[in-house]
Amino acid sequence: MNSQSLYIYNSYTKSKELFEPINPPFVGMYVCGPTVYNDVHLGNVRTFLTFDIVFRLLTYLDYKVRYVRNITDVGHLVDDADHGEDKIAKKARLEQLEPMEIVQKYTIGFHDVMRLMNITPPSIEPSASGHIIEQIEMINNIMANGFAYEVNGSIYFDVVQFNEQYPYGKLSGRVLEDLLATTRELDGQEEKRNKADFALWKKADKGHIMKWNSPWGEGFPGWHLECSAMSTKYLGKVFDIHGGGMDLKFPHHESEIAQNIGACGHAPVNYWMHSNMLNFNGKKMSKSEGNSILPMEMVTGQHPLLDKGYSPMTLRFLFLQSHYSSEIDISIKSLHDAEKGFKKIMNALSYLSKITWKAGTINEASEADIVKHSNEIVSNLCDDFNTAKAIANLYSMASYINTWYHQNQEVSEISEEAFKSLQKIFRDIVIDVLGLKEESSSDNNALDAAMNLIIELRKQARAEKKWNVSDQIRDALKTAGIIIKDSKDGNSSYELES
RNA sequence: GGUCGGUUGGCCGAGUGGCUAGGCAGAGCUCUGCAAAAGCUUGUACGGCGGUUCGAAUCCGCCAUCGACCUCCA
Repeated sequence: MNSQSLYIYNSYTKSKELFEPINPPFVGMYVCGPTVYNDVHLGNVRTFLTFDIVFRLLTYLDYKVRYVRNITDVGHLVDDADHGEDKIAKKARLEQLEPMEIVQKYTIGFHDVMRLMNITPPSIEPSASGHIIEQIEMINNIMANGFAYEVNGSIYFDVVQFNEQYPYGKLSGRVLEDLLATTRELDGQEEKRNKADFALWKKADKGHIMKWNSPWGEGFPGWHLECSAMSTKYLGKVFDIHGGGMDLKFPHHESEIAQNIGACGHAPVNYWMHSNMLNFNGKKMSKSEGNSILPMEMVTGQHPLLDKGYSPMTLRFLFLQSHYSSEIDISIKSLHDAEKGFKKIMNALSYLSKITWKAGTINEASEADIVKHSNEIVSNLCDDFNTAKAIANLYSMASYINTWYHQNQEVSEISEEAFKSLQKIFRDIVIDVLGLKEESSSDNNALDAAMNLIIELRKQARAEKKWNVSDQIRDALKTAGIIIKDSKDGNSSYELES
């Protein structure tokens, strides 16, 4: 077990706390996954990336993590709380498909994007529709404890009743009186005893295409319930970490807490984590705002905001340059910066394996600096997953690596031990924890083969000092949108102009 | 209207009561047949006004401003 202490900002207590798992080395983590009625957009990706880093770092620290991330395929309604059409069902109607065809289509799309972004799959990915029985059971428990009531085949959670025994609203900083005093009138609220109550089970209207049998007749579960039921099933009544986007704090996570307490008498989660939003033109990127960018649009550059395509790892790097709790405002400039930065780190990574250590005079200052950064990079990550600071450490290390590489690809100014440890930590952090990976300049093997031949021929021409030939090749390729890069060691590489 | 969170140098973006964040851009230099690429070096800062303190960008108050949540959203 790694001795490094991990600190997590707990949004429930609003303070940074030492992470102490209930049952080390095991860690249970639940993250709210997507509602698969539409393509996931870049903002969604940021959240899943945040928790990918959490998962990866915990694993790196030798914790055995059970990571559960659900797929919401029923119960998420389109309009106001507890009223309106189910999102999946609506899409199915519009596209004239079976609801599960919608679910399948967008689940696959979601997984494709996760793979593209090198986001590790969770240990368990349960779906709401696959856990109707567990949800019904949970409703029974909540009702037995007196925190829910039935009206016309629908079950509502009685927030006022609950609030008499347990605090409601702590996570999101809500005061029940304020919620009850809201002047806003919502449709379909007439069945509820109080405005703040929320549905655990909704009776299915005639013609509703997604419904199940229950003790209260045909219906479907409320949105918040699935996460309570599935986290309990796979992680237990109390588990370590629960994550999700900021915008889920209220009402979703607040309701989740109430449901769990309502069902079994105690709070479900020790550490709540919320990742911040991705902005576009200063506004939260969201499906309902209609200002979302799809990951594929980002990669291909097919979007009015973009000047060209940016690779998945560029995006990943861009996100990691900010702390997960800060907003990110995406722009062409920030994408461009991230592209350069990512390349710089990956270059250093590849140089690192080519450098050999040689005995020599040790420069105490360099030695100490390298050791400092090696230690700091892990402690920075363990300080509430501060990837931004960790990347700053990487840049500092890269500076040394580059210098050595350009000086005969040898290093003697630091001890062999320090060098070996640098090699390991740099690689471990970049590849395993930050999840960055090399991207080839082209996915086209035929092009690669042809270019390798051309580069070889040009190399011969250069060796024979036939500058007119070598320059002609370079210029012609440039016109064709291919840039030749000559390196110091006489080798060349190519890159597609974007 | 209520609640919460930002406001850092040309731009992006970390951050702790006193000690260089980092990146991009700019400038200088190195390498290179030339160029590009790459590498090295490097300047500029903490929204405003008060307060606490020996000392505050960092703590407190007020103001300004932006945003999030309060209704579906990661």
